[in-house]
Amino acid sequence: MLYVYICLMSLRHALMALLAATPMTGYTLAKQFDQSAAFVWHAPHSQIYPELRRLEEAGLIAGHEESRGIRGTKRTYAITDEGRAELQRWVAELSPPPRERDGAYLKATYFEFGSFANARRQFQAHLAHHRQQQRQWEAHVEQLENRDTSLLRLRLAAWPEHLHDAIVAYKAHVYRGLVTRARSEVEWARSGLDLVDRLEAAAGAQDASG
Amino acid sequence: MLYVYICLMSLRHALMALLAATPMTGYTLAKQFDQSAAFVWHAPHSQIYPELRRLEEAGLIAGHEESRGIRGTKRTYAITDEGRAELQRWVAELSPPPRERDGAYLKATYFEFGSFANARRQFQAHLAHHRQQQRQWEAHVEQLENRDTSLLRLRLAAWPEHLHDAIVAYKAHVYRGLVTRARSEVEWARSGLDLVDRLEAAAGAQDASG
DNA sequence: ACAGCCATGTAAGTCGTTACATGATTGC
DNA sequence: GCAATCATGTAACGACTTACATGGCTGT
Repeated sequence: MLYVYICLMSLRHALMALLAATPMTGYTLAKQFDQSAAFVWHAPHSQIYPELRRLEEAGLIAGHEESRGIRGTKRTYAITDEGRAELQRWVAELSPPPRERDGAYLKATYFEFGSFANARRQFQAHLAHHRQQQRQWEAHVEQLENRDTSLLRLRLAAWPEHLHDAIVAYKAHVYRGLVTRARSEVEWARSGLDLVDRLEAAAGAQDASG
Repeated sequence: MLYVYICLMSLRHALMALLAATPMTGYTLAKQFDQSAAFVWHAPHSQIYPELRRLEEAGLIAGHEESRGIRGTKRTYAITDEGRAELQRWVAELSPPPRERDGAYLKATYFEFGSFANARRQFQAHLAHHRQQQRQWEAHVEQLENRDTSLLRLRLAAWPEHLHDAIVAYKAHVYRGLVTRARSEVEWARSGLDLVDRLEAAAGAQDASG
Protein backbone atom coordinates (compact mmCIF):
# COMPACT_ATOMS: atom_id res chain seq x y z
CA MET A 1 0.00 0.00 0.00
CA LEU A 2 1.64 3.14 -1.21
CA TYR A 3 -0.10 6.19 0.09
CA VAL A 4 2.02 9.21 -0.59
CA TYR A 5 0.82 12.74 -0.36
CA ILE A 6 2.77 14.57 -3.02
CA CYS A 7 3.56 17.40 -0.72
CA LEU A 8 0.62 19.63 -0.09
CA MET A 9 2.39 19.91 3.19
CA SER A 10 3.71 23.45 2.86
CA LEU A 11 3.67 24.05 6.60
CA ARG A 12 6.92 22.15 6.96
CA HIS A 13 8.65 24.30 4.39
CA ALA A 14 7.13 27.51 5.67
CA LEU A 15 8.63 26.74 9.07
CA MET A 16 12.03 25.91 7.62
CA ALA A 17 11.99 29.05 5.49
CA LEU A 18 11.33 31.16 8.56
CA LEU A 19 14.07 29.40 10.52
CA ALA A 20 16.45 30.00 7.62
CA ALA A 21 16.28 33.69 8.53
CA THR A 22 17.05 33.18 12.20
CA PRO A 23 16.60 30.64 15.02
CA MET A 24 13.26 30.96 16.80
CA THR A 25 10.98 29.31 19.34
CA GLY A 26 7.68 27.68 18.42
CA TYR A 27 5.88 30.58 20.02
CA THR A 28 7.65 33.13 17.87
CA LEU A 29 7.00 31.05 14.77
CA ALA A 30 3.32 30.80 15.68
CA LYS A 31 3.13 34.57 15.95
CA GLN A 32 4.50 34.90 12.43
CA PHE A 33 1.71 32.66 11.23
CA ASP A 34 -1.39 33.88 12.93
CA GLN A 35 -0.76 37.18 14.63
CA SER A 36 1.08 38.96 11.89
CA ALA A 37 -1.10 39.23 8.82
CA ALA A 38 2.09 39.30 6.85
CA PHE A 39 2.32 35.61 6.22
CA VAL A 40 1.03 33.70 3.24
CA TRP A 41 0.36 30.51 5.13
CA HIS A 42 -1.82 30.28 8.20
CA ALA A 43 -1.21 27.74 10.98
CA PRO A 44 -2.21 27.56 14.67
CA HIS A 45 0.33 26.73 17.36
CA SER A 46 -1.30 23.34 17.89
CA GLN A 47 -0.10 22.40 14.44
CA ILE A 48 3.28 24.06 14.74
CA TYR A 49 4.68 22.48 17.91
CA PRO A 50 4.23 18.86 16.79
CA GLU A 51 5.53 19.69 13.32
CA LEU A 52 8.68 21.20 14.82
CA ARG A 53 9.29 17.98 16.74
CA ARG A 54 8.87 15.97 13.54
CA LEU A 55 11.24 18.26 11.64
CA GLU A 56 13.78 17.91 14.38
CA GLU A 57 13.46 14.14 14.36
CA ALA A 58 14.02 14.24 10.59
CA GLY A 59 17.20 16.26 11.15
CA LEU A 60 15.93 19.22 9.12
CA ILE A 61 16.03 21.55 12.09
CA ALA A 62 17.85 21.39 15.43
CA GLY A 63 16.30 22.46 18.71
CA HIS A 64 17.97 23.22 21.98
CA GLU A 65 16.53 24.02 25.35
CA GLU A 66 17.27 27.45 26.77
CA SER A 67 16.50 28.82 30.19
CA ARG A 68 14.00 31.62 30.55
CA GLY A 69 14.11 33.36 33.94
CA ILE A 70 14.65 31.08 36.93
CA ARG A 71 12.51 28.00 36.37
CA GLY A 72 11.26 28.62 32.84
CA THR A 73 12.65 27.04 29.69
CA LYS A 74 12.11 27.50 26.00
CA ARG A 75 13.17 25.53 22.97
CA THR A 76 14.85 27.42 20.17
CA TYR A 77 15.06 25.82 16.74
CA ALA A 78 17.62 26.47 14.02
CA ILE A 79 17.70 25.13 10.50
CA THR A 80 20.36 22.52 9.69
CA ASP A 81 22.35 21.98 6.50
CA GLU A 82 19.97 19.16 5.65
CA GLY A 83 17.08 21.53 6.17
CA ARG A 84 18.63 24.06 3.84
CA ALA A 85 19.12 21.34 1.24
CA GLU A 86 15.47 20.32 1.61
CA LEU A 87 14.40 23.93 1.13
CA GLN A 88 16.39 24.04 -2.09
CA ARG A 89 14.80 20.81 -3.28
CA TRP A 90 11.35 22.15 -2.46
CA VAL A 91 11.89 25.46 -4.25
CA ALA A 92 13.04 23.58 -7.36
CA GLU A 93 10.05 21.26 -7.35
CA LEU A 94 6.93 22.02 -9.38
CA SER A 95 3.88 21.65 -7.12
CA PRO A 96 0.52 20.64 -8.53
CA PRO A 97 -1.85 23.60 -8.74
CA PRO A 98 -4.29 23.86 -5.84
CA ARG A 99 -7.81 22.57 -6.24
CA GLU A 100 -10.56 25.08 -6.77
CA ARG A 101 -12.35 25.48 -3.48
CA ASP A 102 -13.88 28.81 -2.62
CA GLY A 103 -16.75 28.98 -0.17
CA ALA A 104 -17.68 32.59 -0.87
CA TYR A 105 -17.91 32.07 -4.62
CA LEU A 106 -19.78 28.82 -4.15
CA LYS A 107 -22.35 30.58 -2.03
CA ALA A 108 -22.63 33.51 -4.43
CA THR A 109 -23.43 31.03 -7.20
CA TYR A 110 -26.64 30.24 -5.36
CA PHE A 111 -27.76 33.65 -4.10
CA GLU A 112 -31.15 33.03 -5.69
CA PHE A 113 -31.92 30.91 -2.62
CA GLY A 114 -31.82 34.08 -0.54
CA SER A 115 -33.13 37.61 -0.73
CA PHE A 116 -31.59 40.61 -2.48
CA ALA A 117 -30.88 42.02 0.98
CA ASN A 118 -28.93 38.90 1.82
CA ALA A 119 -26.90 38.99 -1.40
CA ARG A 120 -26.04 42.59 -0.57
CA ARG A 121 -25.01 41.67 2.96
CA GLN A 122 -22.76 38.87 1.67
CA PHE A 123 -21.08 41.08 -0.92
CA GLN A 124 -20.59 43.81 1.68
CA ALA A 125 -18.89 41.40 4.07
CA HIS A 126 -16.67 40.17 1.24
CA LEU A 127 -15.80 43.73 0.35
CA ALA A 128 -15.01 44.74 3.92
CA HIS A 129 -12.78 41.73 4.50
CA HIS A 130 -10.74 42.11 1.35
CA ARG A 131 -10.43 45.87 1.69
CA GLN A 132 -8.83 45.28 5.07
CA GLN A 133 -6.63 42.54 3.64
CA GLN A 134 -5.61 44.88 0.85
CA ARG A 135 -4.49 47.51 3.34
CA GLN A 136 -2.50 44.99 5.34
CA TRP A 137 -0.72 43.63 2.26
CA GLU A 138 -0.04 47.16 1.03
CA ALA A 139 1.50 48.07 4.34
CA HIS A 140 3.65 44.96 4.22
CA VAL A 141 4.84 45.70 0.67
CA GLU A 142 5.96 49.10 1.83
CA GLN A 143 7.78 47.62 4.81
CA LEU A 144 9.50 45.11 2.57
CA GLU A 145 10.57 47.75 0.06
CA ASN A 146 12.02 49.83 2.89
CA ARG A 147 13.64 46.65 4.25
CA ASP A 148 11.87 47.59 7.43
CA THR A 149 10.90 44.26 8.99
CA SER A 150 13.10 42.64 11.58
CA LEU A 151 12.83 39.22 9.99
CA LEU A 152 13.87 40.52 6.59
CA ARG A 153 16.87 42.29 8.06
CA LEU A 154 17.93 39.10 9.78
CA ARG A 155 17.43 37.19 6.56
CA LEU A 156 19.51 39.64 4.54
CA ALA A 157 22.30 39.44 7.10
CA ALA A 158 22.55 35.71 6.33
CA TRP A 159 23.19 36.24 2.60
CA PRO A 160 25.92 37.97 0.54
CA GLU A 161 25.02 41.53 -0.32
CA HIS A 162 24.77 41.10 -4.08
CA LEU A 163 21.71 38.87 -3.50
CA HIS A 164 19.83 41.30 -1.26
CA ASP A 165 17.92 42.97 -4.09
CA ALA A 166 16.62 39.64 -5.37
CA ILE A 167 15.58 38.47 -1.89
CA VAL A 168 13.58 41.64 -1.32
CA ALA A 169 12.21 41.68 -4.86
CA TYR A 170 10.76 38.15 -4.69
CA LYS A 171 8.98 38.92 -1.44
CA ALA A 172 7.68 42.27 -2.62
CA HIS A 173 6.43 40.61 -5.79
CA VAL A 174 4.47 38.06 -3.77
CA TYR A 175 2.84 40.63 -1.52
CA ARG A 176 2.10 42.94 -4.45
CA GLY A 177 0.34 39.96 -5.99
CA LEU A 178 -1.72 39.61 -2.84
CA VAL A 179 -2.59 43.31 -2.97
CA THR A 180 -3.81 42.85 -6.54
CA ARG A 181 -5.80 39.81 -5.52
CA ALA A 182 -7.45 41.64 -2.64
CA ARG A 183 -8.20 44.59 -4.89
CA SER A 184 -9.92 42.42 -7.44
CA GLU A 185 -11.98 40.72 -4.73
CA VAL A 186 -13.07 44.18 -3.60
CA GLU A 187 -13.96 45.05 -7.17
CA TRP A 188 -15.84 41.75 -7.57
CA ALA A 189 -17.91 42.47 -4.47
CA ARG A 190 -18.56 46.05 -5.57
CA SER A 191 -19.83 44.99 -8.97
CA GLY A 192 -21.83 42.30 -7.20
CA LEU A 193 -23.59 45.04 -5.24
CA ASP A 194 -24.32 46.85 -8.49
CA LEU A 195 -25.70 43.65 -9.92
CA VAL A 196 -28.05 43.21 -6.97
CA ASP A 197 -29.28 46.80 -7.42
CA ARG A 198 -30.03 46.15 -11.09
CA LEU A 199 -31.76 42.86 -10.35
CA GLU A 200 -33.90 44.40 -7.64
CA ALA A 201 -34.84 47.32 -9.85
CA ALA A 202 -35.82 44.90 -12.61
CA ALA A 203 -37.90 42.86 -10.16
CA GLY A 204 -39.62 46.04 -8.94
CA ALA A 205 -40.42 47.16 -12.49
CA GLN A 206 -41.92 43.76 -13.18
CA ASP A 207 -44.12 43.97 -10.08
CA ALA A 208 -45.37 47.40 -11.15
CA SER A 209 -46.18 46.33 -14.70
CA GLY A 210 -47.53 42.85 -13.84
CA MET B 1 -16.21 18.94 24.88
CA LEU B 2 -17.78 21.01 22.19
CA TYR B 3 -15.96 20.58 18.94
CA VAL B 4 -17.95 22.23 16.23
CA TYR B 5 -16.55 23.09 12.86
CA ILE B 6 -18.31 26.29 11.97
CA CYS B 7 -19.04 25.00 8.55
CA LEU B 8 -16.02 24.93 6.36
CA MET B 9 -17.92 21.94 5.07
CA SER B 10 -19.13 23.41 1.82
CA LEU B 11 -19.18 20.03 0.10
CA ARG B 12 -22.51 19.25 1.73
CA HIS B 13 -24.09 22.43 0.41
CA ALA B 14 -22.48 22.12 -2.99
CA LEU B 15 -24.11 18.71 -3.33
CA MET B 16 -27.50 19.97 -2.20
CA ALA B 17 -27.28 22.96 -4.53
CA LEU B 18 -26.63 20.64 -7.47
CA LEU B 19 -29.48 18.35 -6.44
CA ALA B 20 -31.75 21.39 -6.21
CA ALA B 21 -31.48 21.64 -9.98
CA THR B 22 -32.37 18.02 -10.66
CA PRO B 23 -32.09 14.56 -9.06
CA MET B 24 -28.80 12.82 -9.81
CA THR B 25 -26.66 9.82 -8.93
CA GLY B 26 -23.41 10.05 -7.02
CA TYR B 27 -21.55 9.31 -10.21
CA THR B 28 -23.13 12.22 -12.04
CA LEU B 29 -22.48 14.52 -9.10
CA ALA B 30 -18.85 13.43 -9.05
CA LYS B 31 -18.53 14.32 -12.71
CA GLN B 32 -19.80 17.81 -11.99
CA PHE B 33 -17.06 18.18 -9.41
CA ASP B 34 -13.94 16.83 -11.01
CA GLN B 35 -14.54 16.22 -14.70
CA SER B 36 -16.23 19.45 -15.59
CA ALA B 37 -13.92 22.35 -14.90
CA ALA B 38 -17.04 24.40 -14.41
CA PHE B 39 -17.39 23.85 -10.73
CA VAL B 40 -16.07 26.07 -7.96
CA TRP B 41 -15.57 23.27 -5.49
CA HIS B 42 -13.49 20.18 -6.11
CA ALA B 43 -14.27 16.81 -4.58
CA PRO B 44 -13.37 13.22 -5.49
CA HIS B 45 -16.02 10.49 -5.60
CA SER B 46 -14.54 8.88 -2.50
CA GLN B 47 -15.69 11.92 -0.59
CA ILE B 48 -19.01 12.29 -2.35
CA TYR B 49 -20.57 8.84 -1.85
CA PRO B 50 -20.24 8.79 1.96
CA GLU B 51 -21.39 12.41 2.18
CA LEU B 52 -24.53 11.56 0.20
CA ARG B 53 -25.31 8.79 2.67
CA ARG B 54 -24.87 11.20 5.55
CA LEU B 55 -27.09 13.81 3.89
CA GLU B 56 -29.74 11.17 3.34
CA GLU B 57 -29.53 10.04 6.94
CA ALA B 58 -30.00 13.68 7.97
CA GLY B 59 -33.10 13.89 5.80
CA LEU B 60 -31.68 16.68 3.63
CA ILE B 61 -31.77 14.55 0.51
CA ALA B 62 -33.70 11.41 -0.40
CA GLY B 63 -32.22 8.55 -2.39
CA HIS B 64 -33.95 5.74 -4.14
CA GLU B 65 -32.56 2.68 -5.86
CA GLU B 66 -33.23 2.40 -9.58
CA SER B 67 -32.49 -0.49 -11.88
CA ARG B 68 -29.93 -0.04 -14.58
CA GLY B 69 -30.05 -2.72 -17.29
CA ILE B 70 -30.76 -6.27 -16.04
CA ARG B 71 -28.70 -6.74 -12.89
CA GLY B 72 -27.32 -3.22 -12.38
CA THR B 73 -28.69 -0.68 -9.95
CA LYS B 74 -28.04 2.96 -9.27
CA ARG B 75 -29.08 5.28 -6.52
CA THR B 76 -30.62 8.60 -7.50
CA TYR B 77 -30.80 11.39 -4.97
CA ALA B 78 -33.24 14.26 -4.82
CA ILE B 79 -33.28 17.22 -2.47
CA THR B 80 -36.00 17.31 0.18
CA ASP B 81 -37.89 20.27 1.60
CA GLU B 82 -35.63 20.12 4.62
CA GLY B 83 -32.65 20.23 2.29
CA ARG B 84 -34.03 23.28 0.55
CA ALA B 85 -34.55 24.94 3.92
CA GLU B 86 -30.96 24.13 4.88
CA LEU B 87 -29.74 25.65 1.60
CA GLN B 88 -31.62 28.82 2.43
CA ARG B 89 -30.12 28.90 5.92
CA TRP B 90 -26.64 28.39 4.47
CA VAL B 91 -27.01 31.12 1.86
CA ALA B 92 -28.14 33.56 4.55
CA GLU B 93 -25.24 32.73 6.86
CA LEU B 94 -22.02 34.76 6.86
CA SER B 95 -19.08 32.37 6.59
CA PRO B 96 -15.73 33.26 8.08
CA PRO B 97 -13.23 34.26 5.39
CA PRO B 98 -10.87 31.48 4.35
CA ARG B 99 -7.39 31.31 5.80
CA GLU B 100 -4.54 32.48 3.66
CA ARG B 101 -2.84 29.38 2.33
CA ASP B 102 -1.21 29.52 -1.06
CA GLY B 103 1.60 27.13 -1.90
CA ALA B 104 2.70 28.87 -5.09
CA TYR B 105 3.02 32.28 -3.43
CA LEU B 106 4.73 30.76 -0.42
CA LYS B 107 7.32 29.17 -2.68
CA ALA B 108 7.78 32.34 -4.72
CA THR B 109 8.55 34.18 -1.50
CA TYR B 110 11.69 32.07 -1.21
CA PHE B 111 12.90 31.86 -4.81
CA GLU B 112 16.29 33.06 -3.63
CA PHE B 113 16.91 29.47 -2.53
CA GLY B 114 16.86 28.44 -6.20
CA SER B 115 18.34 29.64 -9.46
CA PHE B 116 16.98 32.28 -11.82
CA ALA B 117 16.20 29.46 -14.24
CA ASN B 118 14.09 27.79 -11.58
CA ALA B 119 12.17 30.95 -10.74
CA ARG B 120 11.42 31.30 -14.44
CA ARG B 121 10.25 27.70 -14.67
CA GLN B 122 7.94 28.16 -11.69
CA PHE B 123 6.43 31.37 -13.04
CA GLN B 124 5.97 29.75 -16.45
CA ALA B 125 4.10 26.81 -14.94
CA HIS B 126 1.92 29.21 -12.97
CA LEU B 127 1.21 31.19 -16.11
CA ALA B 128 0.36 28.13 -18.20
CA HIS B 129 -2.00 26.75 -15.57
CA HIS B 130 -3.93 29.93 -15.03
CA ARG B 131 -4.11 30.78 -18.71
CA GLN B 132 -5.83 27.45 -19.23
CA GLN B 133 -8.10 28.08 -16.25
CA GLN B 134 -8.93 31.48 -17.66
CA ARG B 135 -10.02 29.97 -20.96
CA GLN B 136 -12.18 27.37 -19.22
CA TRP B 137 -13.91 29.94 -17.04
CA GLU B 138 -14.41 32.22 -20.05
CA ALA B 139 -16.03 29.41 -21.98
CA HIS B 140 -18.29 28.68 -19.04
CA VAL B 141 -19.34 32.31 -18.69
CA GLU B 142 -20.36 32.29 -22.33
CA GLN B 143 -22.32 29.08 -21.88
CA LEU B 144 -24.08 30.53 -18.86
CA GLU B 145 -24.96 33.76 -20.63
CA ASN B 146 -26.41 31.76 -23.51
CA ARG B 147 -28.19 29.54 -20.97
CA ASP B 148 -26.48 26.74 -22.78
CA THR B 149 -25.69 24.20 -20.05
CA SER B 150 -28.03 21.33 -19.36
CA LEU B 151 -27.84 21.79 -15.60
CA LEU B 152 -28.73 25.47 -15.86
CA ARG B 153 -31.72 24.72 -18.07
CA LEU B 154 -32.94 22.16 -15.57
CA ARG B 155 -32.43 24.63 -12.77
CA LEU B 156 -34.35 27.39 -14.54
CA ALA B 157 -37.21 24.99 -15.19
CA ALA B 158 -37.59 24.61 -11.43
CA TRP B 159 -38.09 28.35 -10.83
CA PRO B 160 -40.70 30.92 -11.94
CA GLU B 161 -39.63 32.79 -15.03
CA HIS B 162 -39.27 36.22 -13.47
CA LEU B 163 -36.34 34.88 -11.43
CA HIS B 164 -34.41 33.42 -14.37
CA ASP B 165 -32.35 36.53 -15.03
CA ALA B 166 -31.16 36.68 -11.44
CA ILE B 167 -30.28 32.99 -11.35
CA VAL B 168 -28.17 33.32 -14.48
CA ALA B 169 -26.69 36.64 -13.40
CA TYR B 170 -25.38 35.35 -10.06
CA LYS B 171 -23.68 32.43 -11.73
CA ALA B 172 -22.21 34.52 -14.52
CA HIS B 173 -20.94 36.99 -11.93
CA VAL B 174 -19.14 34.21 -10.07
CA TYR B 175 -17.48 32.79 -13.16
CA ARG B 176 -16.55 36.24 -14.44
CA GLY B 177 -14.87 36.74 -11.07
CA LEU B 178 -12.92 33.54 -11.63
CA VAL B 179 -11.89 34.76 -15.09
CA THR B 180 -10.59 37.96 -13.54
CA ARG B 181 -8.76 35.99 -10.90
CA ALA B 182 -7.13 33.74 -13.45
CA ARG B 183 -6.18 36.74 -15.55
CA SER B 184 -4.48 38.44 -12.64
CA GLU B 185 -2.59 35.25 -11.81
CA VAL B 186 -1.39 35.18 -15.41
CA GLU B 187 -0.35 38.80 -15.10
CA TRP B 188 1.41 38.10 -11.81
CA ALA B 189 3.40 35.30 -13.38
CA ARG B 190 4.23 37.40 -16.42
CA SER B 191 5.56 40.26 -14.34
CA GLY B 192 7.40 37.66 -12.26
CA LEU B 193 9.21 36.57 -15.41
CA ASP B 194 10.10 40.19 -16.14
CA LEU B 195 11.40 40.52 -12.60
CA VAL B 196 13.66 37.49 -13.02
CA ASP B 197 15.02 38.96 -16.25
CA ARG B 198 15.86 42.20 -14.51
CA LEU B 199 17.44 40.45 -11.55
CA GLU B 200 19.53 38.24 -13.77
CA ALA B 201 20.69 41.19 -15.87
CA ALA B 202 21.66 43.05 -12.71
CA ALA B 203 23.57 40.01 -11.44
CA GLY B 204 25.38 39.71 -14.79
CA ALA B 205 26.33 43.39 -14.78
CA GLN B 206 27.73 42.98 -11.29
CA ASP B 207 29.82 39.98 -12.37
CA ALA B 208 31.23 41.96 -15.28
CA SER B 209 32.14 44.99 -13.19
CA GLY B 210 33.29 43.06 -10.08
C1' DA C 1 -2.35 40.40 43.50
C1' DC C 2 -3.44 40.42 38.92
C1' DA C 3 -3.38 41.00 34.03
C1' DG C 4 -1.18 40.07 29.99
C1' DC C 5 2.10 37.93 27.58
C1' DC C 6 5.55 34.05 26.85
C1' DA C 7 5.77 29.29 26.17
C1' DT C 8 4.34 24.46 25.13
C1' DG C 9 1.74 21.09 24.67
C1' DT C 10 -2.59 17.21 24.11
C1' DA C 11 -7.18 15.49 22.49
C1' DA C 12 -10.81 14.65 19.49
C1' DG C 13 -12.77 15.42 15.54
C1' DT C 14 -13.56 16.82 10.48
C1' DC C 15 -11.88 17.32 5.89
C1' DG C 16 -9.47 15.92 1.94
C1' DT C 17 -6.13 12.86 -0.47
C1' DT C 18 -4.45 8.72 -2.78
C1' DA C 19 -4.88 4.09 -3.42
C1' DC C 20 -7.40 -0.18 -3.40
C1' DA C 21 -11.55 -2.68 -4.97
C1' DT C 22 -15.52 -4.41 -7.52
C1' DG C 23 -18.89 -5.12 -10.93
C1' DA C 24 -22.46 -3.92 -14.60
C1' DT C 25 -23.58 -1.75 -19.09
C1' DT C 26 -22.92 -0.13 -23.76
C1' DG C 27 -21.09 -0.01 -28.18
C1' DC C 28 -17.96 -1.78 -31.45
C1' DG D 1 -14.36 -10.44 -26.80
C1' DC D 2 -12.80 -5.92 -25.29
C1' DA D 3 -12.58 -1.17 -24.08
C1' DA D 4 -14.75 2.67 -22.29
C1' DT D 5 -17.85 4.30 -19.31
C1' DC D 6 -21.31 3.93 -15.56
C1' DA D 7 -21.64 3.05 -10.87
C1' DT D 8 -20.36 2.55 -5.86
C1' DG D 9 -17.86 1.84 -2.44
C1' DT D 10 -13.63 1.13 1.58
C1' DA D 11 -9.01 2.02 3.78
C1' DA D 12 -5.29 4.56 5.45
C1' DC D 13 -3.33 8.59 6.12
C1' DG D 14 -2.14 13.42 6.27
C1' DA D 15 -3.79 18.10 7.17
C1' DC D 16 -6.31 21.34 9.74
C1' DT D 17 -9.60 22.87 13.38
C1' DT D 18 -11.37 23.81 17.92
C1' DA D 19 -11.11 23.13 22.53
C1' DC D 20 -8.76 21.74 26.68
C1' DA D 21 -4.67 22.37 29.65
C1' DT D 22 -0.67 24.02 32.12
C1' DG D 23 2.70 27.00 33.94
C1' DG D 24 6.34 30.71 34.10
C1' DC D 25 7.66 35.62 33.46
C1' DT D 26 7.00 40.83 33.56
C1' DG D 27 5.26 45.02 34.85
C1' DT D 28 1.98 47.64 37.61
